[in-house]
Amino acid sequence: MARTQGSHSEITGPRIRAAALKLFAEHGYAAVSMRQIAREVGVQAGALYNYTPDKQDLLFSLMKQHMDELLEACADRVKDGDATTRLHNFVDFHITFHMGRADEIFIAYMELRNLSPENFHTIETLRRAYEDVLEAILTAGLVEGVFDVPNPKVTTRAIIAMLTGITTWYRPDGALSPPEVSDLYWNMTRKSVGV
Amino acid sequence: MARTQGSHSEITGPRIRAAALKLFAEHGYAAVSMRQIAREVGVQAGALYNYTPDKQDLLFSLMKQHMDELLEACADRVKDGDATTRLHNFVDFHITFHMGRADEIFIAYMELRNLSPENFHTIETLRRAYEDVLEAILTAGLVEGVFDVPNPKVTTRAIIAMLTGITTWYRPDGALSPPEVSDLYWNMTRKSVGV
DNA sequence: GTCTATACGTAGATAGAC
DNA sequence: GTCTATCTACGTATAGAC
Repeated sequence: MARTQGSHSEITGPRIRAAALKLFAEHGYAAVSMRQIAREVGVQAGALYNYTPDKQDLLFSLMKQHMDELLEACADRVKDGDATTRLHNFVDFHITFHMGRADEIFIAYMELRNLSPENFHTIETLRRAYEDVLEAILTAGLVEGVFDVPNPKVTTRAIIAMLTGITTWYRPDGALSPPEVSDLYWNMTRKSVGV
Repeated sequence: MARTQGSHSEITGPRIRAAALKLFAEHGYAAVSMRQIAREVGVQAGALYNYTPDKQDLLFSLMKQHMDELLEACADRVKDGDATTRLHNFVDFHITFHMGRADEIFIAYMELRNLSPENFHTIETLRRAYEDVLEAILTAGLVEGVFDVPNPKVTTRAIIAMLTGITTWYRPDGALSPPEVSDLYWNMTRKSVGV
């Protein structure tokens, strides 16, 4: 029988975050109650407040962590090589990183409007920093004379939207393997910038 | 003084739909209450139920109408010409149509998970029909030998995701005019399919 | 067709026992 | 650190007066 009293976790904090992540991605932040999250974890609703000041902060900290990890992992991946190599690495990075984090991506793109104004500003700044990574690569390619990109800002958004769209249909047990997906999208990206 | 009693509208129905559209797009279906919608319209919450059986049906009918209009307008626009012409027309149609309907698009893409299973199935079928229009154009271009598209299904999704992403940044008072945006995206699309 | 009033459930969050 | 109990507010939806 499960205990109904007392501390049963050094790991309740992470389990709350995992449950919130899953439920927010599945039903949306506004549609998920603190009681649902508590039930998923196996505690009472009041216990959640030992780990988060409120529901809003739970959402924000999930998004913040995701963006921080995204930016850090990305920077490592695209710092070396010529513009074409860096663009290829960016595309492959974006796809690979996002495939393993479907829930995080979904929340990051769908729940922006449920952030408080201050929290929105923080996340938006990080999102722009990520866009800037790609824009810098496109601009570098222009300088090198290897890309044909009339408007790097718009092209940046177009490429990221195209790549992120993968999350709406990709399934691990689907017909295409991750390398196949990466290859297909790299070829589209490559051609669209004139390489 | 505004009347507080009696019928003040042959047009309350459309106003309710307009208010719901705006509020759902702004805050999300789950975060918007019937009371908020009523306040926006200037009636009491109970009065809404003269026009919709429930909140779910309000969401569904907005999405259904949008998809019906999308499919009808699209069909007219891409039926004639060679594959390249039809692709160009599709891209321009998608961009132009979506620019004037930011709220509808937002809801159509964000609120799928808040539909009941039956309603979801209906909308999903319409969404696939729209994808099929583009996929048929890509396949026609392959047959004509003018497109280089290894995987028409994936390319279809990639192009639609790229085009739809415009709605996240385009503003009527921004730096780019609709024709400029259309031109930029047409060139990316064109190159990505090898034309 | 809209109002007021309300039924009934659940929301986020807190207090105090253990 | 978790529980139970609870506060207060608000949710959807309905009933019946006008």
